[in-house]
Amino acid sequence: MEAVAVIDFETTGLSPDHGDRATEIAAVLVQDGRIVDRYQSLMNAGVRVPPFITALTGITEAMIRKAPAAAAVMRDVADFVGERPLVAHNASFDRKFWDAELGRIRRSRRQEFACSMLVARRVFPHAPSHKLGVLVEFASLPVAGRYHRALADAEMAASLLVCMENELCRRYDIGGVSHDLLRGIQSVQKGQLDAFMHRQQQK
DNA sequence: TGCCAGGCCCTCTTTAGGGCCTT
Repeated sequence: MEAVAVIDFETTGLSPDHGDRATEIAAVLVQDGRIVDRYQSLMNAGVRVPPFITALTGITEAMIRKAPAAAAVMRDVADFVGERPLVAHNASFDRKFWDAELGRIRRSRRQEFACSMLVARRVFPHAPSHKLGVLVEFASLPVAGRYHRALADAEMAASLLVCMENELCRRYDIGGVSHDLLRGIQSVQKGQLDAFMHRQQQK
């Protein structure tokens, strides 16, 4: 199975279009059902960290001031990820910041994102919710560290991804799950996963 | 001055509105 990069950002808010910036990034490479490499760094974008964000993440302004410049971190993590397909939990959020922070160093994304939250809605439709922490508990996955820190969240999203791939292989008797199949699953209408997977098996 | 996300999903939908999820 192809290697994918599962990423997670911590940021100062919800929208790069309103001045929010990344404060931390992590990326883990997943291949053959396990994490084979990790990258994590705080990053200094020269912005203030709102108290609410410090309470949520534990990331303080003092920590950010000592961190490497955001541009250097983005160059490093983009090189680390390369052109591997990307995965994130609620990928629309991480995609916005990935594209915005890359744009600041005049680089652009070439690969697609898949979203572990949208896939989880199809694979585990009866989970109490599809927040990362709830899914980790629902699927009895290990808690990798403090929630809302980039590496812990990226590792738990990676564990969730592997868990869902195993579940799909078991449920539908398939040998593996490609990034393209994940993107297909996340676009399937509610209640239509069985029909979609049976069509895939016949191809 | 005060306000400000947004993409996607779901449904009692599509001429719309509300909820989820990320920080």
